[in-house]
Amino acid sequence: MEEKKENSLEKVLGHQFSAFYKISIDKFFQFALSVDCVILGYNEESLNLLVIERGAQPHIGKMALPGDLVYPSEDMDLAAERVLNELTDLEDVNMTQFHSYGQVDRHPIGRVITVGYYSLISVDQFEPLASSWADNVSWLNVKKLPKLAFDHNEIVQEALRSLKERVRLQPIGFELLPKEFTLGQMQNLYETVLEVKFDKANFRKKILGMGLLEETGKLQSDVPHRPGKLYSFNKKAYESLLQTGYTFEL
Amino acid sequence: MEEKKENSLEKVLGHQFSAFYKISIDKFFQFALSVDCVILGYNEESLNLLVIERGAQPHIGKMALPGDLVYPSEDMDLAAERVLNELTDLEDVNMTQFHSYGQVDRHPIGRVITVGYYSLISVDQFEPLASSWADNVSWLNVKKLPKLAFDHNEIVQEALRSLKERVRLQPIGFELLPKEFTLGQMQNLYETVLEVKFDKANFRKKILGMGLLEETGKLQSDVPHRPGKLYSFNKKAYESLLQTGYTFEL
DNA sequence: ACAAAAGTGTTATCGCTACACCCATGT
DNA sequence: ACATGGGTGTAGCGATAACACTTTTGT
Repeated sequence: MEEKKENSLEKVLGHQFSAFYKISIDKFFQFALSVDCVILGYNEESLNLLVIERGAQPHIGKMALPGDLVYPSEDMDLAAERVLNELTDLEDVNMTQFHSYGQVDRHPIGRVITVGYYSLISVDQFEPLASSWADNVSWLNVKKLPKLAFDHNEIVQEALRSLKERVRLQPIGFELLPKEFTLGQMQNLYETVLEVKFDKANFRKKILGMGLLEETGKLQSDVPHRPGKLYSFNKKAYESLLQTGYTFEL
Repeated sequence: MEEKKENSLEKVLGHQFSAFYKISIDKFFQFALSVDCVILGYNEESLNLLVIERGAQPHIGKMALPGDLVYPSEDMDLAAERVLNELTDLEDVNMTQFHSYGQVDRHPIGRVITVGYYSLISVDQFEPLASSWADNVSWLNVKKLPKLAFDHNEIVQEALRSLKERVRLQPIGFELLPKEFTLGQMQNLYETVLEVKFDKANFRKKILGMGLLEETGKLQSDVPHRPGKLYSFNKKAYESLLQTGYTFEL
């Protein structure tokens, strides 16, 4: 069986090492695969990261990204969605793969490759679910993260970098905002994510000039200042702009 | 042993599945990891992909990306460099990870996750090496690729998309050009990679305005038109620009 | 009255586009 | 002479930055 597998390796892969070094094919099938999810939520003030508290060694008690091992018969994109679904009951959240981490010693139990995904959700849509492996779920301001388990700090930083790049080209801000929002909220979101300041007047002109927002006719209420108009994202307009070759830019 | 390993899984990972479903930890360590390298070279006319011809099943005779399985004790970034070194004798080539592919049925021999890397090299620096698993190495114009082995077409397309994004923010064009080059060559490169056309005068003003190029004082020779000035990339100037927070933009 | 954020208009400047034009070389 | 790409100047347009100002709410 061992021998047969090795032969088929040679036939199938045609790689040199098998024929020359007579290393068993099984030696190469020793990896485990996991997904780690950088779930970001925005709450009017700050960008926040969803973390769980680890209840086991190693790194017991530390905060960690929600993640799990991938089953050998499971697609990794689906595994990432599964992790999110076990935590939140959100459906159809877009999980974006951004980087993979394969350092030899990153996990004590063996060689575990992890694939990083991020997703953006509105905090007001978030409804945590009971999950036996995630007793303590919390949001942490990404600007004030403690030391997380494993190499999760590094993973988060890379996700944020990747997010910033993407924000400039796609109107993903909408995924982080409630269905109806004011331009002030939107500006605040962009300023938070990109870590810059915009001039109010100019920001409004630019955003409204894109024609991607619809007035809902409603106004904010219960705010200690002049209430702002509530807008919603016009997805149809965005898609037709994409057709005609358009790039969203800030 | 089996039992012991399972216990340690519970302690170490603290994940639910082990405790509840009593699935052996070994079930999760069945993955193999490979790297596939999208090596791009530019030759004055077109952007080209380095491919090898497969000498074994499956996909025998088809062109494929150079790639290999990663050893269980090998870092995957280093594995990617190893693949390139076995092919070319180039040193210090920057390999950039861009995406990972983990579809369950993507490889007939088992669950093989592959991590895609790309690198950019000047064709004039390229010196192919003898490699028993890569008998036939060739450059193919990326605009005229045949059907490649496995999911390699998809991988190449993603690499090119990723490259385009990066080109706009970093002056990676220099990695693809000879040490000394004319502005015309540079413009041609950018037009090829980004698949756009630039106005000559404006391109020059923009590029020269960045202060990243140095005149070498030399001129082109043996060209059937007015010889162009040869420039070289001023890496120091680029690095000090990075320090002061600058973004290269086209 | 005041704070605080919504919302608008103006101006000056910068960058980019488009286009026209000249230059040097090989055939 | 001509084709080919190198190399430069400029006029006009449009986007953007900077800033001042008015409006509407809650306290």
